[in-house]
Amino acid sequence: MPVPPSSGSLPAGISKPLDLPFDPIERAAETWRARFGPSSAMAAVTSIMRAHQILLAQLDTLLKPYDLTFARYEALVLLTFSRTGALPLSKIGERLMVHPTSVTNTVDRLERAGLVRRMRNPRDGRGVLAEITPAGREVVQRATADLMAAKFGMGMYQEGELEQIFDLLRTIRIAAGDFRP
Amino acid sequence: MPVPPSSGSLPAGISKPLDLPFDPIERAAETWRARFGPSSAMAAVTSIMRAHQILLAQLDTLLKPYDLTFARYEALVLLTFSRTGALPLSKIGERLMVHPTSVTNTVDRLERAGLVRRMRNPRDGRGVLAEITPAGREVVQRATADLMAAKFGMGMYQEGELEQIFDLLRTIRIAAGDFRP
DNA sequence: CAGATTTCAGTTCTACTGAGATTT
DNA sequence: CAAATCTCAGTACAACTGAAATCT
Repeated sequence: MPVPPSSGSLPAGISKPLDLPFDPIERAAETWRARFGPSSAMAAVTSIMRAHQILLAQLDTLLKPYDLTFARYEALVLLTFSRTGALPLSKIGERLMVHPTSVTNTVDRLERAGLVRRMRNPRDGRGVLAEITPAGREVVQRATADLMAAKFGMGMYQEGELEQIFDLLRTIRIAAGDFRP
Repeated sequence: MPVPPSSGSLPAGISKPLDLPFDPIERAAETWRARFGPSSAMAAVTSIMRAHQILLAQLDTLLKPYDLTFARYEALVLLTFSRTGALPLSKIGERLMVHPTSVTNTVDRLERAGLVRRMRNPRDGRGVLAEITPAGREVVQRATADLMAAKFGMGMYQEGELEQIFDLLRTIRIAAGDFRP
């Protein structure tokens, strides 16, 4: 199995390093500009796509020992953040911005693993609550410790850069209608 | 069907706007800080994940009329960028950073649509070339025109901001071993 | 009853593993 | 022959559509 390069902060499981002698996105952007025109939007989008791919691979690798994906981890964290440890599936989908059927699937997996349990919503018979179990809380705690130790795969950034990334990307989230600024 | 908010630059097909009265990631980050500690890495990662989701939904919607996904579109563009319009599948996977079996699948789909054709590599009998067809070139041209008109879904950003995003995310690509800076 | 919530069945897509065929 | 290249079979995952069941 190919091993990542010297970048010591990276866990295994990365798509495999290319180690090209040039930046493939930058080169594509140059060709793009000569051929089609302005390429900064294309370069930014491609960078976001690639950063997502890198991060997801790292996070999923970190979470694999807990039999969690990042999506399932996020759902668990959301539950620990609620006062009662329980939320309607609809609310989970809303906050995590995932499709209702994906929530059903995520909760299915968490329930089968004993990290969550389904309850009828006492305040709305149509609804179902997902409630985190003690086992779920323990898994979140341990997984979170691992993620924080790995700095969420962002250890190569300074504090100020992390804030810049957050600030810059808030613009597209607002434009997509995620929230009112 | 719910319709996106007033954000006129957004094509249909978006996950559906929440229009929350607060920034969900910012709120999660506040809770996170109180509970676990520093949250800027988590906020940045979550922002990248969400930006990716928004962009992919927009781009795939734009490309659907051409029966293309963004992955297939990228492969086609890469072929138009090569001198001869043909590349070994291995090279495609390397440049686009996708798994060999994914390249096989992508080329399968493009070939079935008549946008690409497979040829034996005359210079290496082990290899296979994917060569873009005239139909493929025409589809790329039209799809690209649509993407550029939509500014790749990044129309809410200034030129300088796009460059900032690119610059900031180059750091993680370098750390992942994508290329030598 | 119209609308909300959840589930189910089924499709598409990408990523990956493991194995095999072919060629260098 | 060892290594590279590609394909195939099969799995896992997330996103989605469309339809149905349940409840307000």
